[in-house]
Order: sequence, then structure tokens, then C-alpha cells
Amino acid sequence: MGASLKDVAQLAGVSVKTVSNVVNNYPHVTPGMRERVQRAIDELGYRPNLTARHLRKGRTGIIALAVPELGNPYFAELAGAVIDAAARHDYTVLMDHTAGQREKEVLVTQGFRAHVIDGLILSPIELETSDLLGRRDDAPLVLLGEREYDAPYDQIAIDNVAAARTAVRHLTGLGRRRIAFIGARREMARRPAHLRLRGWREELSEAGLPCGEDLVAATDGYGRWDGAAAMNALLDRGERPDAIFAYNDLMALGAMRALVERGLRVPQDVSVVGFDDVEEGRFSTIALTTVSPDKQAIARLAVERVVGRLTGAPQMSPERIQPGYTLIARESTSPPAA
Amino acid sequence: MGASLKDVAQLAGVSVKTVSNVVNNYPHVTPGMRERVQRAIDELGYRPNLTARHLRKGRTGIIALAVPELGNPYFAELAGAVIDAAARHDYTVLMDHTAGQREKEVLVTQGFRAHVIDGLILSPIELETSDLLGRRDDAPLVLLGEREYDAPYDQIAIDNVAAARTAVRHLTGLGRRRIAFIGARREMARRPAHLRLRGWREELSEAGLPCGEDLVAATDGYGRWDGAAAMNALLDRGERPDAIFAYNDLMALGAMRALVERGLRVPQDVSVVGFDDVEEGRFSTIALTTVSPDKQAIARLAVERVVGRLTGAPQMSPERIQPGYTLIARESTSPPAA
DNA sequence: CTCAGGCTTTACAACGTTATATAGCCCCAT
DNA sequence: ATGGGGCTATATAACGTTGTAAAGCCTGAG
Repeated sequence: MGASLKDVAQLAGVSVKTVSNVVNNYPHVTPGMRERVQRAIDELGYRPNLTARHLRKGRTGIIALAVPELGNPYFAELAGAVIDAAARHDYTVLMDHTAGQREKEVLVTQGFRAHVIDGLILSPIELETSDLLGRRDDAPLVLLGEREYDAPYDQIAIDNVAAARTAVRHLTGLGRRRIAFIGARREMARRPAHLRLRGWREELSEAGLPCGEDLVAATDGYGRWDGAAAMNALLDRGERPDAIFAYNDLMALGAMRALVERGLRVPQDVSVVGFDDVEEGRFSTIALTTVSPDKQAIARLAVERVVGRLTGAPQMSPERIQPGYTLIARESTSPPAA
Repeated sequence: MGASLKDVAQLAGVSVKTVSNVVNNYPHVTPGMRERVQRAIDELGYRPNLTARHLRKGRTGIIALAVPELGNPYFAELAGAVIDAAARHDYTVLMDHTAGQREKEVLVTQGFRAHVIDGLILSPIELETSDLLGRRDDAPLVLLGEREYDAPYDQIAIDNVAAARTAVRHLTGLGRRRIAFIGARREMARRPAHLRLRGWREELSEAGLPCGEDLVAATDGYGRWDGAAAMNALLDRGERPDAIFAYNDLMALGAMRALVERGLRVPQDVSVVGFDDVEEGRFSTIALTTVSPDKQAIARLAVERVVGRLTGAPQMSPERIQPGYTLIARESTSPPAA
């Protein structure tokens, strides 16, 4: 066991509180005293016990970031941004992963780390509004991601409908007419909650282009494999779209892979657009066109929101904040003519 | 603030310890009493304060995993495996990222989270043996990754030299003769610590093939961009290798991208092998041949080692453990003839 | 020379939990 | 009837820290 304040105090022949004062740079300590205590600290290799400090202060300086899947580079990149943003406010980030399971998402919102984390940033997948309404934990909660909730919590997400429409407009602008959507979660395909799907439908419908169920490929997950499987399923049932709008980059990459395996050329035969702008898409052999959400802004806003409620303004009214996004055109949607 | 044991005790009209006993499923509690207390717990929505429990027990059930970069999918995938392995032992994982900076790596090993984490799994980049020797923190430490240290800590890593030789042998077996190495860190290029580089050199030298400095492309980092830049640098200086062995998959993918941009065909003109077996490589338009370390085993062993020292066998003598690996041949090294 | 007032240090309690030791109870065997 | 022994519940202390209030010390003004 490491040394405690008591040990240091004993060695230095002073009170425990004085040592505490030195450790915390309390101003009213004479230089001589400070030095004497410091010597004892050094000699014993004393390190403050943060757990005890946390207990005493009622705060830990830790905020949790719960994401569905670390293996998805979007969340890995987002996590990096959140960690940096939190560090700027002297907070540490504890990562949780929910695997997108409602049960785990509920668990996280209910504060199963009671008093270990001061706040929570959650990117939910299956969580329902009702799960949120019964929440008792009083740690600030910020929600990220595509879904919207009618619950009194901050929600930070780009305008997914508009972003999806931008992506689809990009494709129609290239002259594409049969634009498939890949990545509607099977159980949510019909729900209005699926904002990107809604944007796809709205844009196509306004353009007078087909947007029926036959052009929607449902998936079970959000990975590369799901994208490839969905693409294959689409082609297997005789569908032959001239463009793909995927729910995210990973699925777009999987779809591209499937297309190439079947001898279809990207972008000559089929244009592909993803969503997230993960680095992997930039370096893909066929660089991927994508909607790029401002991850830095998302991370910064989420952290500021949590920290803001923790210090000073606990009763801020909950807001929906929409950071910016941009469409980044790359090779996967080079003009078919070229 | 949430309710505490005291509040529950008061409401139920029992002692604090009795409530504690109920919460912890202490066996000798009468059913009647248990129910009475449980009712009070439910009514107040009591949740145990884990911080206080941690202080009392001297353990937090948290182990930290410190990796250089979450954006590298290898570490993201490894993190997932570690989290799962830890969960099987009822431990939680706190992620740290060091950005591969020695200063941060040292900080982590010195236990700057004093008493918050019970143990540490670190994948170091620039850490030196000397940094380890002065370590005072007594939390168990397990080292992962390519580097070897003469320090009394568990080290878990595949046999990097042998694995690199396997990869290079695969290339020579295809008839490749000018095999470049991409990804020697600039400042380490000459050090024996660079095991994969050593394996590359040994194998080529035994085969009587060129393995001079002209075939080594140094990089500053470990990302896709670094791989592309190194590849371009190699080509710019007139080098025209017929195969690439990259330090990791990310650099291999970057190099492939650079090759394709310059009109070279993979695998017809140049074979490419990576290292790590990240999912991204499987789904690349040209699927990447790679050395696949057994990530599950690495994670499992690391966690078992930490947990083992925490419970029962604190004085186990430190070991070097080498999990298995396999070479997975994919399209990027299809026989050039084909 | 004294005392007010500021600076420095201290003693004590408290954060919420669990371990230890003890007290109370009931049942059964003597 | 009495006492032992097992079971249940309790009081108290402790984990290591910091806030509070008060004590001690010193300086300088009256």
C-alpha cells in the first residue's frame, strides 16, 4: 500500500491537514513548512488517493462516453475528440460500449456506475424515449446520434435529414435515377425515427424518382459485413441501382467491395456515398464520397454541455444542437462520364 | 443527491449495516427483514455509492488500458477484446490514450490515477526500459506490443521476428525479390528494438536477397497517411520494389492507395503484406494479406495476468508470453501470374 | 506593554461504505 | 429451569481525504 497523508504528516511532524494544504497548493503555507512537508512527501513517494478525494468532494472528474461499437472507426474517432475536449476541462473519459443493445443502454442511463461518473455522453441505438423518462440518476446526460427523443436532455446531432438529402441530391445531380438505400436497421425500417432514410425518401420523392421498399436494403448491424450482405441481397433480388446511399461509411465500403466482387465498377456503373467521413474512406482504393459531420464540434459541444451542467448552470434548459456537416465528393462519385 | 445507506436505514428503522447486508446479499438476514429493507431501498431509489465502496475496499474493479491511438482499428479491436475479457472477471476498463508520447506513457506507468485503477495494461511506443525501472506504483502492469523490455513486468506479444519472417517468406515464395519495408519509425530505424524490421532483414539476408537501407522507408507515425507518404518517397527516389511488407495494416493500406494512384497494380506489379489483420483490410477493394495476431488471446492473457496478480498470486514471477499468429493470404498477394 | 487582527496551523467531523466485535435472541439439550 | 450455541442485528471504527472552526502565533499600532 502507498503512503497516506497520515504517514507523511507523522514523518514531517505536522498535522494531516497541513500536508493536505501543501498537496493542494493552499496559499497560506510558509515556505519553510512547505519544504519540510515536501521532503516527507518525496521520501515516502506519497500520491494522493483519488478515490478518497472523490468521496469527499462528491465529484470524480470522470465522464463516461458510451458508444455502440468501438470497432466502428467513426466512434473511435469521435472518442478521440471527446477525450481531447474533456481534457481541456480537466475531465477524464471512461469508455463504455453498449453493443447497441437496449438493455445495456438503459443500464448506462440509469447510472450503474453510481457516483463514479459525473456525467454521461451516450450515443444510443435502440434506446426508447420511455426508457429515458423514468431515469432517476441525476448525472447530466447528453445524447448523440441519429435518433431524436422527446425527453428533457441535451441532444447533439447534425441535421440528419438535411444531410441525407444533400447526399442524395449529389447523386441525382450526377444523373443517377435508381438510388438505393443501404442500412435501414431491419426492425426500424418503417419508423420515422430513421432520419437518414427519411431524408433519402424525401429527396427522391420530390425529384420524382423511385423510393420504394424495393430500393431499401435492411441490415442487422452497422458494419462492413452488413453493407456487403445488403448489397448482395439487393443484387440477388434483381435490383440494379445506379447509385447507393449507405447509412454509414462502413456499410458503403462493404457495399463497394460487394459491387467490385460482382464485376460492377465504382463509380462508372454505380456511384456510392457514405456517411461519417472516417479516415478509412479517404484511403480506400476507390476513395469514398461521404457526408462529413463535424466531429470536433460534436465532441466539444457534448463535453461543454456536460461540464456546464456540472459547474454553474445545472438547470440549463435542454437543447437540441445541430453542428455542421459537409459533403465531401471523392472518387466513388466521380461523374460517370469520366 | 441520491440516498445513502443511512437514509434507507432510517426509513426502514434498522441499522446501517443491516441495509448493507441486504445490499450485499449477506446470507444471515431473515426474509422479513430483507423485504422490509428492500422496500425502503426501492422507495428511495437507493444506489450504492461505488466511490465509497472503493475507498473502503481499497479496490475499484477498474483496470486501465492505455494505447497509443484509438483511431488505429487494431487498438480499437484489441480494446473491445480487453473489455470483454475484463467483464468476464467483473472488471471495468478505463481507456487511456498516450498518442505514443513517451511523456504520457511514463505518466501512465507512474500511476497518475493513483488508487483509481487496480491494474494497467499498456501498449507502449516510445517508453524506455529505464522509465520502467524507477516505477513506484504497485498496481500490476502488463506490457503489450512490439517492443521488449528488460524490466520485471509481464509482456505479452506474438513473436514479432518470426511473424515478420513468415510474411517475408510468403513474398519470396511468390518469387518476389525486391521487398521493401515500410514503417520503420524514423528515430528507431537503426535500433534492434524494431522487431518486425529485424525479421524482414533476417529473412531476406538468409535468402540472399537485398535488404539494405534503400529498401526501408521510414515514417513518423503509424497511420494510413504515413504509409502512403512512405510509399511515395520510396518511388520518388527511383526505388521500384516488387513487394511491400508494411509495419501494420494501416500503412499497408496507405501504401496500396499510393501504388494505385501511380498506376501500379496490386498484386500484379507489387505484392503487399500488412500486419494486424484489422477488419478494414478484409474489406478493402483489394483485400489485404496480413499477419494476424491472436487478439483474443492477447486480451485474455493480459487481463488474466493483471487479475491474477490482484487476486491470489501477487508475486508471480514476470513472464514473456507469446500468443499465436497466422498469416492470412488475400488478394494483395495473389500469385502475380494469375 | 498590550491587544487587535492577520496569517499559519491544527483538531475534528464528515463523505458512504464495510469489517469487527458485540449484544440480543431463540431453540434445544442438559 | 438453566446454560450453551447458533443465528440475526447492531454499534463502532476505519478507509483517506477536505471543509470548518478554532487555536496559536506573530506583527505592528496604540
